[in-house]
Amino acid sequence: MLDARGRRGLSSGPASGADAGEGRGGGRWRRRASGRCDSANSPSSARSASSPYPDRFARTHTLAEARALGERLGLEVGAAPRDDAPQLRLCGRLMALRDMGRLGFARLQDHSGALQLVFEVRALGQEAYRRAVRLLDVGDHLGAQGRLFYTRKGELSLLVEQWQLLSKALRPLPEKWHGLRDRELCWRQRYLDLLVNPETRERFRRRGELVRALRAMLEEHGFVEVETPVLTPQPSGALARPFVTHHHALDLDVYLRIAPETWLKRLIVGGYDRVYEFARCFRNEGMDPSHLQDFTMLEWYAAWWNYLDNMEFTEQLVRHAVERVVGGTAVEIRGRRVEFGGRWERRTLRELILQDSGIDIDAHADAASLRAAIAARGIDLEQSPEETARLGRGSLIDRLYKVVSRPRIDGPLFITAHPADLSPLARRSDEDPARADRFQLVVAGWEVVNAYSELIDPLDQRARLEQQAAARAAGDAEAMVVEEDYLLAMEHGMPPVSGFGLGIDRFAAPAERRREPARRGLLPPHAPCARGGGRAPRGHP
RNA sequence: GGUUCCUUAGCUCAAUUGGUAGAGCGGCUGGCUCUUAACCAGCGGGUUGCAGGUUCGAGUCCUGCAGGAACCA
Repeated sequence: MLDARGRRGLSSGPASGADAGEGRGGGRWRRRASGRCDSANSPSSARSASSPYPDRFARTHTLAEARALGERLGLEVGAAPRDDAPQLRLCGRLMALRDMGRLGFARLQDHSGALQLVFEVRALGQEAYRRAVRLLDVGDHLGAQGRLFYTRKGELSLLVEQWQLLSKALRPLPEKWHGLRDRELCWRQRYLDLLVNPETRERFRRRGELVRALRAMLEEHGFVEVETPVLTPQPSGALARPFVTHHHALDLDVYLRIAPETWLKRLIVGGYDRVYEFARCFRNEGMDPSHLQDFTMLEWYAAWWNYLDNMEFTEQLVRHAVERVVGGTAVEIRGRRVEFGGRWERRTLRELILQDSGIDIDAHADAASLRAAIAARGIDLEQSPEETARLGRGSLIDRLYKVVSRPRIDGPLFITAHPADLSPLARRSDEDPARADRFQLVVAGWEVVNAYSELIDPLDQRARLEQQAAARAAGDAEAMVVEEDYLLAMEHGMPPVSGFGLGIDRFAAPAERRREPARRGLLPPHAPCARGGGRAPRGHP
């Protein structure tokens, strides 16, 4: 016997009532999940009807299809179902139930939509009617057979002639007025969020559509979808702290990938022209509205392209995806209107910082000089002076940009010419070796795309990874390590190539039209047991 | 990582200065043939996140822990 707490119908009524057996509720589904039921009312076989958890239901229409059919039939409002109207078999979850004594209304919901069911004594008979409204609860899955009609109030409904319980819910759905508001429960019990909050369903539907739109266009352009390792012997491809785990068979610590980059570039060495991967990546860093520990990154690599070719393609592809998902090019993101149509603006990092702070980074060849210029203008880098003192010139520029420029950008804006030492895998600019041939796409204050002409010179690559490894040894947990296996691949010859990375969860923000959508995935990670101690989290057994 | 705030019934929330833990919804019982958050009458429902402390007395004050939120990094 289950714990009575939280289980409907198990509340300890008067002792005499509980003892009254069949007459007062014993042996019913409502009281006992495994209760029996006769099949007189069931449109299905006696075998499956005898269980509150049957194995299937043969439906004739989804609820959206039933609604469309009903609208085509030209039924008269308030009239009883016509004898020649088709018998429909519908199923879904019961989301509302209103018993009027001899007439009852229920709302059935499925993936496609919702439809009202009407239970009526005239159609079912007194006994069957009573059984239906007594046995059924909001939250139950139900199959129903009957004909469509319009109620006197004008709502398209199915007049139920036969019905079958398809799955008994032992726990009630969230409160019907306010729904499920507790953010934690929305994440821990996402199924409830999806069930009662249509905007949550819409949000993840759009995300799926975005992925499909991107994939379709990449395939059209000759990109090949591949999968690369998630468990890797070394973290690589980004500046981030990894998750560590242990490989028992090899007795080796392995890392969950922080980016698929070097693996995809190995495939370019292997002769693929264009590859892409929707790569689940993991970064062991703090969670905030724009960072998830577990997120999906789309990366692609195109041989023979440089970053400028890539920028052209990115503009086309992102515009196309936005049009597909939101049906237009203007999108409101985090309270800002962003126009994806037309030609996107392109600015160098230097221009941007000069405009927003008056500082020309090119006039400051080292960190000390730049630091002095920042201090002279009284710019608050929003971090401790010790932290500021530790930053090299590249990191200082990055920090300055993040404070003075990035929050003000509506975008879509391409930013180019980043310091090379912030991009250890990017090609140096021919005009200025201190800069990388790189671009970022900023939308509503967030970087959503990072791309560059890839560094294909194995000697330069080795030097720059060694520089990173030194920073790592000096205590920078996000710095890269020397990835010999990748250098080995590169030493065999990598063609000119440009790569692209897009955080899907972040980019889905516009598609989802929400203010803080990047925060959580469909089934987000969370601590195993909330509200510590001996008690289970709310809503958990 | 830092600061502030939050955690009370299945859900959404109350509870005066530290003095008997409540309401609505959901559940249960009864009534009702056009409801849409149905309505009417009645009844159950609690280890106040966890562990300590102060006090005659703690949902309330203090300490620690866990989880969550906002802002900052």
